[in-house]
Amino acid sequence: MLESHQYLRQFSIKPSVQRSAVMHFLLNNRIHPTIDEIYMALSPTMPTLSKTTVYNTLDLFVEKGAVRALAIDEKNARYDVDISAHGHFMCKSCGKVHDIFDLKPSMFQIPESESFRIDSVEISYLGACKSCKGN
Amino acid sequence: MLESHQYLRQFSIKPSVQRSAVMHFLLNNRIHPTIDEIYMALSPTMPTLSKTTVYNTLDLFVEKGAVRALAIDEKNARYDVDISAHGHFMCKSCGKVHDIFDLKPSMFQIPESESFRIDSVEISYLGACKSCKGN
DNA sequence: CTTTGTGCAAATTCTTTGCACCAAA
DNA sequence: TTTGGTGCAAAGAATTTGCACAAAG
Repeated sequence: MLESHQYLRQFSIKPSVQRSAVMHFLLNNRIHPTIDEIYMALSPTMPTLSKTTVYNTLDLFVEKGAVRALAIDEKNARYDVDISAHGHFMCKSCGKVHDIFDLKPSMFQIPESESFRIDSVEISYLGACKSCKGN
Repeated sequence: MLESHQYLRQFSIKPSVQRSAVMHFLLNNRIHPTIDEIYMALSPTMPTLSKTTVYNTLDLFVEKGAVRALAIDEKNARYDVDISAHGHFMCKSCGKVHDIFDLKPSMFQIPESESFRIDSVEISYLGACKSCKGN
């Protein structure tokens, strides 16, 4: 929990009990959780935690660059503490999201464009995971 | 409008007045529209059209492979009739989505994976477009 | 007729907002 | 104290569902 506290400071995020708890969860559960998954995981030990705070906290983390918001899941926003260049795979059957690390670095290069200023890239794969391969 | 009718048949989609109108709009407005944009564009000339039908129609088009659903915009689902391999750019300021055609074909290759069966790739870029470059 | 498609209204789900209270400096 | 953070309840927006009616074959 202390590490989370320190970790937040690296991104100039003022730690609070709630923020540290959310960051602690993200650092120790690399499952690209939704707001609801974070809330559900923390509320047993933090009964007064509100979902609004989880929303506020994640918005702040994204704004400060500590966390990346993923668009891969059309249903809910998902968050990733790993801000290094990598892709994601989502199983259309179970909805779980996994990291795809073995991609060529060139895939994360920003293409030249006269019309746009491109800030970030997201590489997403959809399909079925081993346990759901039927679908 | 007749072309849309024929176009649908290529994907074994039974044409109806509504389906042809939606496909006609998609073929002639390559703006990656949302459900609401499609509905708003068509309802003046088709006053009885319902948004439910637009949802049903797009679900069918996606299922039949005539249209691709984009996840780039976290707010709304967006649809693209161009099912060829290409990427997308969304301006975080105005929300418009543009095609990015000049990407290496290798970027659309499916990576090897023992854990997943990957069916599709989506390459998305975020940033600001020329007219919004302030942000 | 029989099946498939459409459209309305209500319900659900996810996210945002307004505001009062709490906590830290 | 003053500022920023939290949490509740309500509002808002996007999507889905249930069901009755219309259209097509």
